Amino acid sequence: MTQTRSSRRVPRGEKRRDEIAAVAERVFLERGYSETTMQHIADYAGASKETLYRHFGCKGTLFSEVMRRRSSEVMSGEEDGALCGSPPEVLFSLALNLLHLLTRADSLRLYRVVVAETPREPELGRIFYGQGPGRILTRLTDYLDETGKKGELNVPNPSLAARLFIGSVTTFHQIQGLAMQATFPDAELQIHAREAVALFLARYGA
Amino acid sequence: MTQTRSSRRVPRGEKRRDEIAAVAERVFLERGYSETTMQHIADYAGASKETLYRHFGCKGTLFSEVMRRRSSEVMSGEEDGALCGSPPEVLFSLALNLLHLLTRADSLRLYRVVVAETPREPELGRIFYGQGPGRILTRLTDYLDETGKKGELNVPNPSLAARLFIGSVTTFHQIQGLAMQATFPDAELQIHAREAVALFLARYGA
DNA sequence: CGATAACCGAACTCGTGGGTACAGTTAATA
DNA sequence: TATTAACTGTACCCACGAGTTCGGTTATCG
Repeated sequence: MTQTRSSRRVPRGEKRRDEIAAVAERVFLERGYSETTMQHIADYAGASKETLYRHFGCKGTLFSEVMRRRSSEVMSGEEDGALCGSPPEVLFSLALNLLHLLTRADSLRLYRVVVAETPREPELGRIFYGQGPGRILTRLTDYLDETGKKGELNVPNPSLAARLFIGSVTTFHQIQGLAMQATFPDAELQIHAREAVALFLARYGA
Repeated sequence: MTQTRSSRRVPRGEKRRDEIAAVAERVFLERGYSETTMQHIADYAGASKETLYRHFGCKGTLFSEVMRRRSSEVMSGEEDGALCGSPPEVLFSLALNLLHLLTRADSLRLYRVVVAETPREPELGRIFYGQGPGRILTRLTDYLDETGKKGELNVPNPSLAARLFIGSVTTFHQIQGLAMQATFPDAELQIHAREAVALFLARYGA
């Protein structure tokens, strides 16, 4: 009857490390870097501070590792297959996926933390950009380039066109999510996506 | 010879208050809320902590007041006259002004702080949005609406069109500024602005 | 000139959080 | 089942920052 804690087998080694990292990710995303204490993470994970420090050395390292990994998975799941299909279909589906992705609460939280902590941790910003916006930009640029060469679109400057499209899709919902904690009904996202595609095709359609 | 300090007449009352607020604004923008200490502000202002607390009560109040005022002046100077002129001119000039505004270091700093501190201070986000992006959106929407009625443009949904335009102009430069500390030559901003206008007019031109 | 209220500097309290130490417990492995 | 390394919990150290206090200085106003 010495079962003080919640009768749970506590794993060792890498498994424990991963559990703690997962908890730390959640807490950092919810409260930001400086509002998160190591004790808080330890409590949530049912761990002791000593274990945190044995695995990660210090708070900054834990934060970096965890946010870095998360930044590398911004797009996980969504939008992984290569862009293919007719331009209207591809663009609409990309637009809708983007809107869904970046109005999700945890995406906004990640963006918030990255923006806030990049001055203290410049590499974090670069990783996030490369894995998130940068990757999408590259893929869309490639798609526009190829499609242009096939004559299905008329896009003199694919990279510029891609930036304009992605911007037109995402900006306002993101700003409103960040600054006003706004949420959006799916119908509105669909209308927005549809019109963004129409705008794009009005100039770059073949 | 008791002239320890830098032989400067230190004003009293409101003037001193304003000096301190100005210093606090700079420091908060540079270091964020939690990385800024009251002592640091006091040192920069050549003031004592007691004076800070007499004028502002506590750190949170000082931060709120100073960031709130700053948020209300996001657009000061730029873009204050009513939008008027032919659509291509108005749109191009708006686009260029926006790009200049939000690639400026202090604009990025303000945005960064607002995004970071909005969870702790929701009103800050609302004020910023209302005085910054929201105001621009409203003004452009009104302009598009009027111009549409005059038959110079064909804009069924002015608010949506305005969001698409502003987004296409701003997004990527802002993200790159925030996450990569990138800077941009003026020529690039001009090209971007020009193409954003062309894109818009391809769909909404009369 | 005074008088006085605002100011400064410095020393203080107090809570908190990063990080460490240690004694007891438990999962893993042979 | 015996051994051991990894774990937990607690108590601890130390630095630092918010906010206060106070004696001395100085701008301001009559």
